Amino acid sequence: MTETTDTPSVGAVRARFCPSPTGIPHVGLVRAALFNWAFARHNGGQLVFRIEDTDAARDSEESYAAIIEGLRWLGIDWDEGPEVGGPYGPYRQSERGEIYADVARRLLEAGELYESFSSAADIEERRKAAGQDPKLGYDNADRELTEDRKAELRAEGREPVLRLRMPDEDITFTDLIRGEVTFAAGSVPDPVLIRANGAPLYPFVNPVDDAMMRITHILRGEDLLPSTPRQIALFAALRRIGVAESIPSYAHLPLVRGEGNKKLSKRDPESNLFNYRDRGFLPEGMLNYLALLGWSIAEDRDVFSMAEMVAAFDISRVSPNPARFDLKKAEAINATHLRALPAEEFVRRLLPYLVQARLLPAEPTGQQLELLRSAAALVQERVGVLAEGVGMLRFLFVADADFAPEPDSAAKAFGEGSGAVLAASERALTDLAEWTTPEIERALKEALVDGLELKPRKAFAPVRVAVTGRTVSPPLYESMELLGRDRTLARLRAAISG
RNA sequence: GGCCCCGUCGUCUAGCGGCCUAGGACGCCGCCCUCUCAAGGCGGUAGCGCGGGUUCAAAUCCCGUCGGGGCUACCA
Repeated sequence: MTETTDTPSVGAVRARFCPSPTGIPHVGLVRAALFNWAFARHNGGQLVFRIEDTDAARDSEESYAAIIEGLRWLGIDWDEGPEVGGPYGPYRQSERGEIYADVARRLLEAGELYESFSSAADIEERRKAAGQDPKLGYDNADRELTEDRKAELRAEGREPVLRLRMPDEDITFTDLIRGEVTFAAGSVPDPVLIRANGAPLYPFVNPVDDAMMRITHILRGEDLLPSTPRQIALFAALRRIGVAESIPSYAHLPLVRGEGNKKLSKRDPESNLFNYRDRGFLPEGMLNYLALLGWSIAEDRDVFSMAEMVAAFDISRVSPNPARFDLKKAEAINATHLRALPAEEFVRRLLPYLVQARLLPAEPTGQQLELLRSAAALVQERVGVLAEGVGMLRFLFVADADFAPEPDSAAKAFGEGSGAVLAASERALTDLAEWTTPEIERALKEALVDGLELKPRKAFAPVRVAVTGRTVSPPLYESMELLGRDRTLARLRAAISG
């Protein structure tokens, strides 16, 4: 590669990620962050992180903190923004009020913005009177109000909002993912940019900040595509008053869908990033799967690292089709990353989940860690998320008094003839000379398969559930060895009498 | 309703005029491995929405149609 990567030059790529802190981090949001990040890194540019908190009624500090936490967990870093600073700050819109007021005033003076007194009710009334669908919205009726008329309206106690005067020509732009898109002149009504009380709205602050922060590429969700013409019109106006240098390039990312065909909703638990973290997704697994929602690294490959993604990411190769979030596949991708972890690293990642489940103390003893290391090796190959590992190892770390087979598993494994199987197992193991995996295996097979002439399937299911509490567990003999003779026998007896 | 976007296996995708009797992955099904549940290995199932063009040749280009989705706030 010959592009500059460490010397940002004039014209270097500047992408941005600008969530509004109104809830828990959402997977669609994270996917947008990831694509912007990969785009910026691939091109040796900068990623700007900005907080769009202009709606005091809905924004919260909790949400702000959660977004930062989510990005940090995933390892998505930013070059400018909250907690990092940068030359174009502040990066929280709630701290940029004076900037907006100044730009709005200049735009108004230049005639790009105008005062509009129409209320929503006025507009609806006029549409209906003209026999039109009120859904058409504002009719640009206030564009040419005379000063006398404005004075009259003010005298009635009305206060004007500021609207952007949309151009009278078609607006065409080239979307990096979708190609040329055109909106006909007159199809977008003049948008409200500033409320009567002076509060700037999203359609205003978003392009103003992009212009002032010298953003060159806007990668955002397809749901925002219809707002592009008014943004481009605003950029043009900002350029005329000297605030914007140029109009950025746009790329509209395909939507992430949930169950059914609808856009994944913020209220859907499936969309909550922390649900995935809590179930034991690895950041690298989560990111890898999210990257697959609209992008692919190669024809015959779908597991890759973020370094590989950065090296290969080409925005023009992002698919325009909406993508459904598929939990099964996400887990399968995560499982691959989990298995690829060095054994020690797997233990390190698993430990917090065991602590969270109160199976281990925050500071485990050397002995507990030793046991964990041995046990972790047995489950690393058989789990898709770390929470499954917790479920599989619970039998080993749980206090004996709290141990009980899971009801579903017990229902499946305990029944006709299981008492005899458990009793025979208990007998065979009680006086075993050496408590080792091979000896346990030998003794059990002798007693159950040879002795009781049972099919292995039949023979081992009750033993497995009695000892580990579940039908799906780490390998049985190894599990018994780790659990120890006394605890194993106690569980067999408990199952016999239970 | 209006505007805009999208349309390849159930799902995510590869495909950018001939390499396609359409490739990969997840799922599903089967087999193997194992006198243990899983995991793993191997194999199978399944798709270019439809109709017209353009072309020697179309999943690939064009038009139409149908279907899906998004937006349509003084929220972001």
